Amino acid sequence: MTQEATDRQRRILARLVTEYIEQGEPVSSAWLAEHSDLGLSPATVRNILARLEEQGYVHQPHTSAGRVPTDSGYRLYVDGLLGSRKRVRLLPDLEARLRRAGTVGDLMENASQEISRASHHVGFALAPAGTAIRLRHIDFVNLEAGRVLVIVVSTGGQITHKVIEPPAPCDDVVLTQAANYINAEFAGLTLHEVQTAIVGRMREERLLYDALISRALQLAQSGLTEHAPGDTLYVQGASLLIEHVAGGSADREQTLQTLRALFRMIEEKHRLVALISRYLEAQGITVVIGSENFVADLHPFSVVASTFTAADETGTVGVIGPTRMRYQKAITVVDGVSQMVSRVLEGH
Amino acid sequence: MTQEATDRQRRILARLVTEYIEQGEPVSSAWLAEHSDLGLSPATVRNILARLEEQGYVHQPHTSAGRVPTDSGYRLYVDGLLGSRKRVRLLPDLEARLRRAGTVGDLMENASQEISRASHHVGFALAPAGTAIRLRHIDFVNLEAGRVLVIVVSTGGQITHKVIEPPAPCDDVVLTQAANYINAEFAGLTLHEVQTAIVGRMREERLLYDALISRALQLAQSGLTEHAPGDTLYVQGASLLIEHVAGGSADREQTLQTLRALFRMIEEKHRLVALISRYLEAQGITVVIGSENFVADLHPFSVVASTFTAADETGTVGVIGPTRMRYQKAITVVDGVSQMVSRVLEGH
DNA sequence: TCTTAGCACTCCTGCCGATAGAGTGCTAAT
DNA sequence: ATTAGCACTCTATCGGCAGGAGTGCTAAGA
Repeated sequence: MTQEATDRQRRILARLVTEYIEQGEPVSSAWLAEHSDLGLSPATVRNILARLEEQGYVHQPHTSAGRVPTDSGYRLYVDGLLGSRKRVRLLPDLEARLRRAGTVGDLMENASQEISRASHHVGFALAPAGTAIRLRHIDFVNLEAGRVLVIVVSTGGQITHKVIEPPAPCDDVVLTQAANYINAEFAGLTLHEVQTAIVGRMREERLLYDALISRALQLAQSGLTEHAPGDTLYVQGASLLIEHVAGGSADREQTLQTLRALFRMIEEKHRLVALISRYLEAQGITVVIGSENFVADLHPFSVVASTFTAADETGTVGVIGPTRMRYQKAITVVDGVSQMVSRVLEGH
Repeated sequence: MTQEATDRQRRILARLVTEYIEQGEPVSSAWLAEHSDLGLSPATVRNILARLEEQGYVHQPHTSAGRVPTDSGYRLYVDGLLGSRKRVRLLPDLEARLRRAGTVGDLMENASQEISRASHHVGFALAPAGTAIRLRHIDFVNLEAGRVLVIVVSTGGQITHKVIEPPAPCDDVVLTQAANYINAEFAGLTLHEVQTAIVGRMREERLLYDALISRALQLAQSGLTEHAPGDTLYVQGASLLIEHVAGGSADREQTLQTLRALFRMIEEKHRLVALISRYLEAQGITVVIGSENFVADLHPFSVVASTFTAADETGTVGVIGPTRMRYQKAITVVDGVSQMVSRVLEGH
């Protein structure tokens, strides 16, 4: 930890990590000597491994076993990956699939599904806080008992709706005219901008003499607040973790407890949301490894997350997997999906 | 199977089943002799058990183990329960909690959660199918690239939407007029009725000369197909199954495979929906035990489901648990929640 | 000083056999 | 028809033992 890791140490560690990720079993000095292209003997590798162990990067389950990376070991490895990150190639068919989503919710669901499929772990997606949508079209529909249905279509083609209860009932003609007014005046702005614009207009007293405009502004005002699909978390692929975690540990009781903790967490989404929200502050890709997680239940797992922005708001997509996950792949996938989601939301 | 089970056999079996459900371990003749109030010796009980085994109701894991119920054994036991079902006591606080739900979706989510909490297994709820929805209002909104958003509002205030791709692009005026036409002509009919009416009108050749009407009919036709909001399934409590299944089987690999199959099923909800829809045909409570399930992945599990009706539509709530579940409790809970959901839906 | 061959050591894993215990099926007596 | 007694079978557990994997250390070589 304290000492600096030499280049050779890093290379050995990287090889060890990739192999352990692949096979899931402790890696021996002999294997490393053979497969690292440094031309070293097992004995030398053993010396290096002893050093790495002193520094806390690797660990051996018992005296006569090979080495396994510690969380710090993964950290060093992942930092190396992040430093030399290659440009992500965006898959056109994936983009088409995402673009087919009807609502922001669908989009998030597809994104998390996609991440899960590609990474073979748990994918998640958290929509932008809610104002990250540009208004294409608003629509008011009369329901019974004076209630009004507000439908908002975004430039990306996503739909949200909400039922409001205006102070006084409106007839259909008024609603149509109000919608036309709002559409003509505010289309193309983000919901947040629309709201501030509305507040601004409401201040202009002369406009309030026009009953229609006043009505329209009122309706839009109450219709646009809390138009947030943002606090719903979309999680996909939990079943995939079962076999993966199973392969890792030999202790059955431990395994099941771990699994249960994770599934519980996935079910009580608000806990997970609170956790994931922390990643929103970071720009770009965040990798949290094992015990770096704030929540103890997640200590056996790693999280790779990426924020994306759309209309000045940020959301998150990512993957949760065992610490022994393919970070390279995960980072690529999460980064790619994140960028695509952003583009789809922006409406190109 | 072929022979009729005597009353004494049934009582022994019932005792055996309840004990096995409670403890999860094979039940011995000695235990049954002591705890069944028939005043029999272990030897006699052994004879009875031998008979039950011939008939396929119980099974012994190995020569010197106690007996375990088979699926047929559970079946006989459960049929006994269903025959003498007692009136369910409705809990007022539960009803209040359910009534707090804002939408049908929320209600279903609460119901499944409630079932899961009370039964300690997986709770599910399937909203009424929605084919009986009546059209209040239809709306067409132009999206980019010639695609059109169709929004359908039901008389109950429920909203569904769908994106279609008409053969030729339509401008906003056409869409508005088309919507007005459909609304004027068909409001108040069920979606199904609307569709047949449309087909009827399309046959009347003179109408086809009117380009607008023809357009409107086309749009509505493609917009209304597959407009079923009822196919979302709400599932809660999957994490609870982990420890339960774990306790049952000793074979770790088997256990994990079983779990994985179930979780996968829960994630691919459409499969589960297809399965659960079959219960809709049955009135009241359905109990499906182990291998009675049509889908092999569910063979290690039992399902207790109850249909409920509201406004002539039927939905389902239920629980999925190991075959070794507390049927008595499950039946009571499912029945109770089912009735409450019905009342809440009707009461609105 | 760094590397490496050789070797002793540690620890895991799988296997064998013996033992204790649980629960049954059968038989003969009531 | 019931039941006490008994032999039998199968499981679960434990200790010991051999095989193997991989290491740490030491001493020799570059």
